[in-house]
Amino acid sequence: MNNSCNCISCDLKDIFFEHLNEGEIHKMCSEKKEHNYSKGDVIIEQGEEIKEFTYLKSGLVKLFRIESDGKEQIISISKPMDFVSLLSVFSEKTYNYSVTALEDSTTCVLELEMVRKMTGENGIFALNILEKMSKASDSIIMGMLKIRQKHLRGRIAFILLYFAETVYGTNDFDLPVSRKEIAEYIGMTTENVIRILSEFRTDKIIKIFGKTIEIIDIDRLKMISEKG
Amino acid sequence: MNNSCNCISCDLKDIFFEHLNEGEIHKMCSEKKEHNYSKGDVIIEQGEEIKEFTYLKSGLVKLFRIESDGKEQIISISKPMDFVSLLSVFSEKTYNYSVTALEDSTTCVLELEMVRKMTGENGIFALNILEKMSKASDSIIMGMLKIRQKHLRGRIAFILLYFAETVYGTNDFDLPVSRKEIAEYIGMTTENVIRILSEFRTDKIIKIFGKTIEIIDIDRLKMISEKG
DNA sequence: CGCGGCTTTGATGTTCATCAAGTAAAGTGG
DNA sequence: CCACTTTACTTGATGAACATCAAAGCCGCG
Repeated sequence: MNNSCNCISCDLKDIFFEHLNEGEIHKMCSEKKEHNYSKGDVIIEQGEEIKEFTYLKSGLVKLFRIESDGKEQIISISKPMDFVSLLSVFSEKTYNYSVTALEDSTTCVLELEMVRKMTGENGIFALNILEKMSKASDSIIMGMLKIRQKHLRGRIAFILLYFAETVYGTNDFDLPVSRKEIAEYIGMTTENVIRILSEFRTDKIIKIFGKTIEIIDIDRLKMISEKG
Repeated sequence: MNNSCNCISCDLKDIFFEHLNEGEIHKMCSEKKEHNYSKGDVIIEQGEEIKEFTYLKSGLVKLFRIESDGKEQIISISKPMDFVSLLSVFSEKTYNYSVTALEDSTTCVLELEMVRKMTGENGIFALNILEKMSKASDSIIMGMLKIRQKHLRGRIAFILLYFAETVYGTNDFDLPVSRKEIAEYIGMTTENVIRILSEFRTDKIIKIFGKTIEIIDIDRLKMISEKG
């Protein structure tokens, strides 16, 4: 937790809170709270009351639901800029999903009441929040549609490319999730995630060293993601 | 098209535009346009520039995408209160989905510029829009998650219950969609939609007369929707 | 009345989940 | 730090769920 006024230099300020005047920035700064989480920590728990507005400053998180049968379904794997606790925040009293840290993460938290107040008082701020929210839910929905129409090989290719291109920006990275979590994200079984990763390895599309993945033939992976 | 100022008595006024003052209502009223669509008409076309803010006053519509392979995927089947052209409206320049009328429908349209302006000027209005948007995308996402985890029988049961309980409020209704559209909505093939409907008929769960469906054993249907 | 789209059913094969069984890795308590 | 337990990972075999292909009847519409 850290309350010093470092918002001026925060990377996210321009994106989430542009067009605030000095006074507003100062107010936000004095009231905001930063939280640090370690890999695996729970950031938001399904069922919890929504009292705060949370956005991700650094790290990587997963959004997921525990369904009535006890199974997890991952809604989204989000990095800074993608995730703000937007889903439900303005429409529900309690969270209907959980958020945990996949990597060490830092969130910045504001009282929801204060955000509502600022939304009411500052029109440009309001439009900004609308835009972020629109973007966040759009990308979740489009992502789910894309995944749904693919076969298993295509889904695995898709998620590998997601990590390589969108999350890490390199073809050589450590998976931040277990095979089981991949399965929960793209709607298949753990065994088949493993099987298809192995297939990709024997086909010399990727190399696997435990959690470490190296993409060798990215063009083929892209083709599988498109066609499959 | 109809420009007389009947907004005062519009059912949707309280929901979408509560807390407007006289002047604002009058302004909205003089600038809004109503459009009537017949079953099958295109309301919004994928790729089209987003210049307006559209909400559904009466009727039933489907939101869908045409994917690169030419196949349709239905994102949502929405009734008044559920649908406002919210997805993307505040974040994209063009629509990345289409909307067509499943039943005769009436929309009410405002210039997007005007809505943005009002959002900036009237804080409560802004919060209201945020709430609607949050609700709309939430229910789409949760719906997709629910459908994804079900087997085909469960999906068919789910959508039949959706029409019976949420859309029409009766166990005896006309399907507003073809078997093919059901398939596109819940991610399966047309043949299997038909097959499972037939199964439900032989199991005496529903009666089928072409597009007309009568649910006989709603408890069993609910059980299938839950378990399947 | 004939054409194209929607619907229906059956036969077939593929894709995928489930079950089983074993290895590796990682956390836990003495 | 080591034995122990648990959790994650891996592979194979089997059957169920589902898509695809094929063929025919039906209905609305020009």
